[in-house]
Amino acid sequence: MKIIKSKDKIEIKDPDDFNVIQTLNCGQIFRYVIDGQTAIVYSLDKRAKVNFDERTITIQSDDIDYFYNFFDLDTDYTYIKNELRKDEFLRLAVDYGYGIRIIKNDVYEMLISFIISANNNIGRIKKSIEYLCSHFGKNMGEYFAFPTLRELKRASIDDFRSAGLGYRAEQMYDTVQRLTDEDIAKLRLMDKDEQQKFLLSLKGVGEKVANCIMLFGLGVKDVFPVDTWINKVYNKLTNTVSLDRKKITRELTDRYKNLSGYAQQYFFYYFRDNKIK
DNA sequence: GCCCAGGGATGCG
DNA sequence: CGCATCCATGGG
Repeated sequence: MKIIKSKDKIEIKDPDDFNVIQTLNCGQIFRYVIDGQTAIVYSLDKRAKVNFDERTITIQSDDIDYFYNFFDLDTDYTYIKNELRKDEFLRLAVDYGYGIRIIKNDVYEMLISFIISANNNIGRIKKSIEYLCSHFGKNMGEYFAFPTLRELKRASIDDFRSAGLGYRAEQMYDTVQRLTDEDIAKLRLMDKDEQQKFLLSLKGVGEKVANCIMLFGLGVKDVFPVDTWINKVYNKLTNTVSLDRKKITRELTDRYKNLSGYAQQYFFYYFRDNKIK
């Protein structure tokens, strides 16, 4: 896989460690559209157009540097996959999702998005986020930006209900009203334990959502978010019917250590995409 | 009608 | 700490 970066585009030749559809469909990002061999990807107020076929991926954007980092193009996924393939149980999932890359998205956008994700499905999560963008985000002409914190503070509990948040509306309102830009800035400078402690202090953020925010928004890789699919993974792995997510989180993080975040994504995509129970 | 979805808050022991 | 129960909403 060869990466050629210029001022207005990134070209990736023979992308054996990058599959656009897998990377977008593995549940880490909710704002994108795939149409044939083209994907449009959104983050904050930015947009990228991604053309792809078997031999080449071309990324175009007004902010190439942002999306070079966004798609984590400096990380060697060949090494990561080879390490994880040593785990016999994980090998199938790694080979299935061979082209997954873990996105480096904006932590504030991840915070809002994953509060919505709790006990929800991806289709509804996408619709709710779209609603917030189109009603509270800046009109960029061809699309709407993700609303800034200042913009989102104008939303009422009823606005969040109209966005389809259901019982999460009050939690979202409380967190948005309480949160400051300074909190977000400080969050980036904290160590892992401090980040988790702060995130857990916010309404609508529990252990799983906090781990997703850290993994996709803060680049923390030694976390293992446990949702309903990972619960199934664990029960298949251990031949049990456990529902203890704290225990599952502990054991899987201990098993995969600093590669936990990657392992979790391969598992999630493999089980969910194949509807494995 | 029931079951499920990238779970969290609350109360109770 | 662990555990049970409740929670909006829409698609299958």
